[in-house]
Amino acid sequence: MQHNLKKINSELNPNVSVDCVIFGFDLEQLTVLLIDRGEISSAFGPRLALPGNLIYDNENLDMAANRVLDELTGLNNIYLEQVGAFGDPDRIHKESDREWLKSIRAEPEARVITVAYFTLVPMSDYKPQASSFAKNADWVPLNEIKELAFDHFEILQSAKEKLKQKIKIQPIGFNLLPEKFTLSQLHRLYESILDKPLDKRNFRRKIQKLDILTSLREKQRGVPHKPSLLYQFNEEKYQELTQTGFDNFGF
Amino acid sequence: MQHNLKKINSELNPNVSVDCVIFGFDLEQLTVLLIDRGEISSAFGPRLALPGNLIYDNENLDMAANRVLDELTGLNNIYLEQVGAFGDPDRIHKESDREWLKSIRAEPEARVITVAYFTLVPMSDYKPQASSFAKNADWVPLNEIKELAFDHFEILQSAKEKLKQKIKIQPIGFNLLPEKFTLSQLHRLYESILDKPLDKRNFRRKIQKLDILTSLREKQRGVPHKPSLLYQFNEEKYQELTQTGFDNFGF
DNA sequence: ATAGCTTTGTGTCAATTTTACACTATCCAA
DNA sequence: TTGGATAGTGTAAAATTGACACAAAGCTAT
Repeated sequence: MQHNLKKINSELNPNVSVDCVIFGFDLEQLTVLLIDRGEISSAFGPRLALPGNLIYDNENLDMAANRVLDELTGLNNIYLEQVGAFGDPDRIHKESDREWLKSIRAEPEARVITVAYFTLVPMSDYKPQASSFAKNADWVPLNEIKELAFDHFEILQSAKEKLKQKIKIQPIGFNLLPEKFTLSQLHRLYESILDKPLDKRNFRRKIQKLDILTSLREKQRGVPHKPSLLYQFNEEKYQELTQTGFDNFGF
Repeated sequence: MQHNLKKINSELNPNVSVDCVIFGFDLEQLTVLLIDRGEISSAFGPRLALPGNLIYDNENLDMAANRVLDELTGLNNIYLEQVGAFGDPDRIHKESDREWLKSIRAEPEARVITVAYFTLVPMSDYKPQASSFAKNADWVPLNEIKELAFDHFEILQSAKEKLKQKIKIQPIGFNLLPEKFTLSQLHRLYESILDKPLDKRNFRRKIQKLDILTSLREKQRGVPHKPSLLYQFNEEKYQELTQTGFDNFGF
């Protein structure tokens, strides 16, 4: 309702939009939540696009990004970080793009600056097929994405790079995992993000030395092999650690 | 003239501006090039502001940032990096801000998103007092800045942080020094940016091991103490180094 | 029940990097 | 010539990194 008030009291700004790169992790590889713009647009260009929308004149950029995320997935209070602003005057160059813009009430000829955010959500928290929201959204493995609408592919690359950098400074990866996870899952996650193999034993040693994980006395169940111990991210220990000025979470 | 054509053929976009955090280094500390908005605004709030301007509808964001920098300092082909987009709807809240906006032909009531960039320029390359451009611009030591117009102080903090992070990945610091510099100057520069003391011997050892400096056979002149050897940044060696995937320039 | 499959979990050693630390050399100015 | 200021240099201990292989645990199929 607060939501509705906003929309009633405020106008869409025709010049500024927000796009979200919503990363997920299927325990094997990184994925991104993309919008399928449907058959019509496919005749002209890529069907897939990042979720995004114009901003309202009375909301700040972070709010707008949260709103887009919420409207699409129903999720809020999710880790969210700005990637940057993108705005080539000629970024809208395909007929399909214009059609699409009309559908979100944007002026196709207007020059639009978009501010991109990336967010990390546990894939288990959002199953598109089960959602009553946009049924045309779905998780797509990162390495299957070859093109996107507008300049979204470029934005995606930027977001990946930002994520790569950021994870060396702050252990945000946990946002992509279920609350309880195994060290192997965390290991695979870091390999996916950093896009390079990491020695298993060295990875474990290093992450454990950080002392920001709580080892649960609980084991994985239903796996056809030796079950792994489960761990949880320990927010308190992490806070203690950062208060010493520590900021090296790199691998 | 290319310049003029742009202005004639294109409109200012009333919703999007670009602000530049122009860092300098006086061989002792970091400085920032700020605009003095004059007596009028001082009655209402901070006189000092980041240089910035609205963008034209036909230029991309990077071009706009370069233009702002060029218009103010006459410098171009300068290292420039995006900090991010800033856009609280209420960022313009002072009477002085409105006056100022009118003076740059912006609509005081409009909601303006600003995209911030930071750039590193050798202070010696631009002396405000000698410039025929904006005489109301001047270098201000970073630690003397307590407040700025609009949300510029927040932008400045962000830019500092980005610079701090970036310098750990890419040795961009050289952009702040004259072509020939001493290791002590480089040392002080790193301490200023990272905002922490670095051991002299360890710093020298590490930076020399990178092998991206050319040691000149030339000494400092006119200093009242033992003159230092001068060095130059070696672009070729740096390129070789990065081509191996190396990206750890941290201290 | 057993054998085979799959993934977990673990230790060591060498090489490298980091940290802490103090004195002599050189030039200028008085 | 002396005093003041900064440049320039090495070493040893501690911590971190990187490379590397095999036994243990549970599931499945026979």
